[in-house]
Amino acid sequence: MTDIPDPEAGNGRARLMQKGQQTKSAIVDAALGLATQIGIEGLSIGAVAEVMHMSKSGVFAHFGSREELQISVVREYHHRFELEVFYPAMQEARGLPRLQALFANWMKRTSAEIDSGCLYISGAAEFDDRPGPVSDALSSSVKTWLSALHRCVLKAREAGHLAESTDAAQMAFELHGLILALHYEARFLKTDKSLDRAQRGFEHILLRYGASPA
Amino acid sequence: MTDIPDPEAGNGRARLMQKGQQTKSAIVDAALGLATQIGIEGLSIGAVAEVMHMSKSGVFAHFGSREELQISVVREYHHRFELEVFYPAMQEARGLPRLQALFANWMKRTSAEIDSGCLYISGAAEFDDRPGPVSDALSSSVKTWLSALHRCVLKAREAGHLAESTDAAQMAFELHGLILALHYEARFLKTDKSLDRAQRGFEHILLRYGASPA
DNA sequence: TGCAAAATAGTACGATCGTTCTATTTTCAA
DNA sequence: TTGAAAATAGAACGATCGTACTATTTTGCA
Repeated sequence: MTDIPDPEAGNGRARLMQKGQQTKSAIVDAALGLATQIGIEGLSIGAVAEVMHMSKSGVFAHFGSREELQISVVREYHHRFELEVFYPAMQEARGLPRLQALFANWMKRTSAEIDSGCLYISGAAEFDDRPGPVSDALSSSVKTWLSALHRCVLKAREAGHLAESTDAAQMAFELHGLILALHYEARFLKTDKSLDRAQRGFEHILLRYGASPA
Repeated sequence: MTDIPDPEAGNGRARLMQKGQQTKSAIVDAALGLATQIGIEGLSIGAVAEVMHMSKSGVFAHFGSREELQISVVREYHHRFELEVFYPAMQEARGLPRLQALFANWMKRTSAEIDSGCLYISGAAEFDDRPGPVSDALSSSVKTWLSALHRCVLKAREAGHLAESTDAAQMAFELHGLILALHYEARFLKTDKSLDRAQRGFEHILLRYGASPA
């Protein structure tokens, strides 16, 4: 995946991070933790400052605006998602194995987020009619991920692991639905066995699209 | 469905509504309109008052707290959902036709809400780790609806319209996922053709569970 | 080691929030 | 039509918010 430029990337990591950068990273860390609980919109500089044992203005100075802090949080989330879900799956053989790994990692992360909250899902609800830079950062991050998923389905079909008639976008849509239902029912409704439901839903979808054991 | 007690119900509708009740209804109406756009948590008494051309205290007096206003909004949403989705489907023949009507109405409402927002979805994200009376009202309303859906699947199986092996809860989970994906991709990502995707996903699920044309 | 620059703290401002209290107006039945 | 009750308004409260400005401390290279 990648996309979403990282302003800190490639600027001579040979030299250690300056103090300011270290603090900034720590702030983004803390802010991300808060944001997954109370939402990106709920993020307040005061709350972050308290967690960090810093003054409001000390935190503020690193970002220049609350909006910039929010965007940094979205970027950090994107980065972690990539690290946990995408890259590990790329180690698997192209085609069905990779698709299975992708979905398994996605499900695993979503389960872990039943306690902490998923920014891509809560953020969508918060920003779905509140346009602006934060909404843009969020939606472009999600789109990057979904199109990576879409590409993976395409490759699996090309590899002959899925039926030739497979509509990749349709299949990706149905997979997305399973994750959303898992998150909704497990996190909000506290329904147990949701993870099982998502897993079985995945198997049903594989069957429908004629998955052949790779 | 029903559940969720309506305090205003059955108290002699023969007599016309008093002025106060009329105003209260109008306030809830306006508040619901606001809540679907900016969220239940985002609801502020000041904003509602402005829409109503009333003073803050005038609005406040009807509810006694912001929380009570939020709960009234959830109840009103529940009521409308029932009216639009549930009751019309009950006119269809029990079994598969009713299930199809239920899902069709649900999809139709969700599509309409691509502009206005769905309280059950945005609310879940807002309250998924913020326990309290509002969260309780919301989740009990959602649970009422989902269990009505579940019952409908059961009946369809009993009627022989679905395979005997059908796991009703599993099927309901997958249907829920389609609606969530429809809402997410159409409303937040502005993906077109999402309605088609949901419709085709529904047909796929029917096939899997061995739907026989009723 | 010293000194400019970077990082952080402190304070204050205007806005908005939910809520309380008190006044005023409107409603509706006797 | 009158008068008590209901409905609404208005002003003020303490709290929290993002941000601007100024002062102080800390950092890290020359």
